[in-house]
Amino acid sequence: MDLDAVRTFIAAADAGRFQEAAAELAVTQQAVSKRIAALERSLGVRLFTRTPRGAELTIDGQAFLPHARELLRAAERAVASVHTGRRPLRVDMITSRSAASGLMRGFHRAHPEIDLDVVMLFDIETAVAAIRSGAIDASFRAVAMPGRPLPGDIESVRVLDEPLQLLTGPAHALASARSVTVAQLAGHRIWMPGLAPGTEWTAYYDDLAAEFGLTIEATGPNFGSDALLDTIADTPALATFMGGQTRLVWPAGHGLRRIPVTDPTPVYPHSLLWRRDDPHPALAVLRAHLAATAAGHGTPGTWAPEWAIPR
Amino acid sequence: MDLDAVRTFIAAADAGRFQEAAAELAVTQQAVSKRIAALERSLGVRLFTRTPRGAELTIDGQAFLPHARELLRAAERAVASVHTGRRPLRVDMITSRSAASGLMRGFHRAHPEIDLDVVMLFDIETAVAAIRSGAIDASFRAVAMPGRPLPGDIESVRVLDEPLQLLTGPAHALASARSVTVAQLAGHRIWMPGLAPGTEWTAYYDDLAAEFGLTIEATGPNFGSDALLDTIADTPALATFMGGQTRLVWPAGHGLRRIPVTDPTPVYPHSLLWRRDDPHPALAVLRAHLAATAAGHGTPGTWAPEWAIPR
DNA sequence: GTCCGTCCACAACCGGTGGTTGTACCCGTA
DNA sequence: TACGGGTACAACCACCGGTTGTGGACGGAC
Repeated sequence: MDLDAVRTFIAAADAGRFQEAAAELAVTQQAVSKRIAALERSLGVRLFTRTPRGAELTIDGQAFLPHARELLRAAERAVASVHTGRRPLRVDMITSRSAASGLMRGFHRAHPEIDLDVVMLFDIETAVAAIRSGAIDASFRAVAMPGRPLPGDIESVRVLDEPLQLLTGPAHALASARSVTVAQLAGHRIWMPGLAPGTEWTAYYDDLAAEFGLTIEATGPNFGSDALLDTIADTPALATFMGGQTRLVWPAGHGLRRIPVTDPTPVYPHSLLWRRDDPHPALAVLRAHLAATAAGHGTPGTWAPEWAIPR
Repeated sequence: MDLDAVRTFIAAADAGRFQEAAAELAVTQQAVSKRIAALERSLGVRLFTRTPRGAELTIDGQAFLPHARELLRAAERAVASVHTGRRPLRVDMITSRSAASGLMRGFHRAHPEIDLDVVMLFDIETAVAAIRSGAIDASFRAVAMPGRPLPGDIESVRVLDEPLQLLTGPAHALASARSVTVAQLAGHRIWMPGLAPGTEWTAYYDDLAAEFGLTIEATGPNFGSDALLDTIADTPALATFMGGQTRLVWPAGHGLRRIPVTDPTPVYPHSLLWRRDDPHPALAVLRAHLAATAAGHGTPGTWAPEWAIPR
């Protein structure tokens, strides 16, 4: 399937004659004939009935036409996604399973006309550099970890606190608890592979562990969340933390338990970061949307690190 | 933009290494390197950062990835649309402005998971041949015109009567009427270019004209509905018929008037036709949907040709 | 009926794209 | 420091896809 052939097909279908399509595309009639013959060969069906007065679509050709147009539109959108001017709004978040993902879904529902691209950068340092360079327009991150104050041209607002939950297998000692207090977690092994030194999310869990005397292990290679959940499900002595708004896509039968944590509830403080002079028109819309719908931070009974910006 | 390059990009992004992608695609690593370099050149951005341990996506690469996947999905759907087995349900209708279009929109809303393709064939004869050959799965047509009884393997059910309206320009004698009776139309010139002899829709208008003594002219070449509407708007002596459910997309200011016709209201009888042994699973769903939502035919005060199948 | 105009397909030719093999370079690790 | 795994660059070559030239089919004008 060659996109040039598809383009040629559309031009010929619209024109009704190969010659006219050839003129539009600035090639010879023979080239159009060859392209369409090649397309027909690759599809295995005849798209036009050739007549001495032009070429008209077969039934298959008629059915194919809207799909061909959609294909070219998709190609155009793909190109636009990396085009510097007027590209989709590009937003970074820590992981697709974070609450920021839900916020962006809500934003998309409210403004389906705004094209979005979501990327996942490594840490706050990378994100800030990307925002300053214009590579991305906004980022959902926890700020500002010690030693990494935000530069003056970066603005931020805390938009959502995501409560953490404990995730255990069915044989874990706390598996049947309706909820657990932070104090109860002391002494239990909490496993979070992939915590990388120097990142803001590791700083968060370090602070959490230090504040309440928890044992958070980052040992072992990170084979991805599937492998993590698999191990958690099978290992009675292990548990892990997970964002309370994560929608787990997990086959039933593994018996994974999600247990709210209280006294206080640790929350992950998501802030929206953006560059003050980013000209992207959709950025203001996103900020207004989040300002209108933001809720649930600074709630009593929750805990976030000292360094999390207050509002 | 080469789809092979896009496929290669996705494979490399998923694998994280060009070599592995090359193995998957059964080409050499050098070929993958060249394809991606060409894609990057054509897009004008770098998609991967090459490291001695593989290649990882840049921010642009991350943003491009979902669009690339969508592009391939679109290509797949396009191919499937002409693939004999498991292609979308293919439905014929007389014109995209007919009431059948509204029925299909409603069906699509009710069953968005069912892929649809709409084609417009010439007349009932072509449609029946296409149904029997399996080229299409169903057709909205007026049946059964004299001399063209439906073959035994074709079933049909009348699904919707579409009331006709009169369309006039602002200077037409009937332009300010809230409604007109059929009797009032006698003596006025009704222009319907494109009426082709031997088709079921021409048979319909012939019957209509004969029954009520109307003057329906089919003279002149058919330059499309835009040209028709343009002429109607500017010519006080001309009017035309139009399906009462047509949503006209017409710039304001032309002053076109749509006037209901009464005593009786001529209705165009749309029946659904299909082949009894068509195995397409979505065909049964469509029939059930239409049976559940069908309404408005056989209403008193309406007129349809004698030959229109009763229910 | 015949000629002409229009339109598409086929043949021959040719240049450039895109594959291959071979090689250089880079970097983490033993 | 050698080694292994990764990517890029160079040279070569086949074939894809363009061009020009030509033939055939059909409709309309005379």
